[in-house]
Amino acid sequence: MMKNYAHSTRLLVAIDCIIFGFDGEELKLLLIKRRFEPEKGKWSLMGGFVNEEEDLEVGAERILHELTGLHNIYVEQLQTFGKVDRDPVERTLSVVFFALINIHNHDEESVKSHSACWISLKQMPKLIFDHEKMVQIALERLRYKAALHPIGFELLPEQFTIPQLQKLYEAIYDLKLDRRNFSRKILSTGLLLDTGEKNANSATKKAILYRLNKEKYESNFNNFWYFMPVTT
Amino acid sequence: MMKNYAHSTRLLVAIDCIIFGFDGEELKLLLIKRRFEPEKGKWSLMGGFVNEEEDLEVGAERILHELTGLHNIYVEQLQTFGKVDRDPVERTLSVVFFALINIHNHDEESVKSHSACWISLKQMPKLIFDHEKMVQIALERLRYKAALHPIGFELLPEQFTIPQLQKLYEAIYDLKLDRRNFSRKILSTGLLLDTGEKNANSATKKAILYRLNKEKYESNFNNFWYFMPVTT
DNA sequence: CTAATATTGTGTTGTTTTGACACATTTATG
DNA sequence: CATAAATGTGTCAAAACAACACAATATTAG
Repeated sequence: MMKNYAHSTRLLVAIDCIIFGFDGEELKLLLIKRRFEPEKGKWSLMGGFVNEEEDLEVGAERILHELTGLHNIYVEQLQTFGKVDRDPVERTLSVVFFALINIHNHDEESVKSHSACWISLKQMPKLIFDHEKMVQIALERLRYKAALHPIGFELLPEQFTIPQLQKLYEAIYDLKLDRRNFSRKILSTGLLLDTGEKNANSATKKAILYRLNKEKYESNFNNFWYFMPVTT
Repeated sequence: MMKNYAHSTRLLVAIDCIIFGFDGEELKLLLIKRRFEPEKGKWSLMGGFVNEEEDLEVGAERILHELTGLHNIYVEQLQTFGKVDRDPVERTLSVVFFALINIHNHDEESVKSHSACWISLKQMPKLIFDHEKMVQIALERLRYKAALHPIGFELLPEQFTIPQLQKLYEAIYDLKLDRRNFSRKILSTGLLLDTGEKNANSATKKAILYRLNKEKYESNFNNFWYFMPVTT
């Protein structure tokens, strides 16, 4: 048995971030064009190495802020990818986080300066290394969580309508939902507060604008809600 | 921006394993007495460093096998703990896995030789570093998953009775369930196959022994089942 | 000004699922 | 053979759900 840590191998550790956004129609990812070798110029997740004196969550925050200009966004650790040969240069672990942001909130300048783009999940290009696998697992996690917890609101503006929320869920799960049943289910959670206002940008009947009941959202976040129809 | 990896810090990376077992009454953890400094002699999770040419999952398997003598057990990556000061000797990341095993299957010799012990969750001693936090999060994950997926069977013998399964769920969630409703719910999943045999070690009416419908278990594992009563 | 069209809000209905509860059966024990 | 403890199964009312219909609102075309 080892007596101290002297003989153990030290490894490179990266942080990669999967950033989801929703434009009202489609679920999108914020991807960058990699700017150093190897795989320079290829599509990639935003990432960076863990700093010596920095907690993992802080590192994720730093990387997310660097690209989006945002603070205090929804971030969750996904999992760590550690296949020996996942990076051809040198073995590198990647601690992967996924974030949900309001697609209209990001800082255009930072995004431009990183040659980053919002790309629809359905038109995702080839990504470097194992980043596609990361995205796949993140999507599974998003689908999993959004079915049980009111996580979807993180992708919407402060004020939103029920039809918008429904479109979001339909985008996440790539299916159609019954308008009436969805509305009933969402309203029954008590998570929506009527703002009294209506959605101005509508060519037909203007939908009621709601905002999140933050108190209830936070105190009941870890409860199970059943937002999606159960398919057994 | 960095052009290669040369200037980035390399970190020590450990793997720690949370091993759950069930003795028919209580949920237990397999813990070891640490055999090197720092914190020598203190209670700890089983762990080790990641080998240079070893995938993370393989490392977890290796560590689990070293302690229990078992292969092919249920293992899942929990998350990575990376607080800068979590290890006083040197910054060490820990990729944490949790495992579910049949408590009667482990190799007594290996367990003894590691000064390991099955300890009830309710009598858990102080653990080194952030291992208590890891256990707490693993328990949350277990509770989460077991409410939605038929993960509990991993903790039981090949053949089991419905009352045994119920006791397991009651131990996981630390609550009492209605016998009749539980039975109805479990049987309605179609996951249980009647073996035709009955439980011999019973002082009263002998319960029917079931075994898992492996086919259905595997093909439907990622479906949602709702094993636990919903408390909103 | 009105009809047509698109979208939103709300109600109904029959079926299924759930939670609370009761009773009969099995088996070791005295 | 009566008792005690545990197991298997049944009932019933309330709640939740999926499927569906209709009325209200707003824009646009004529």
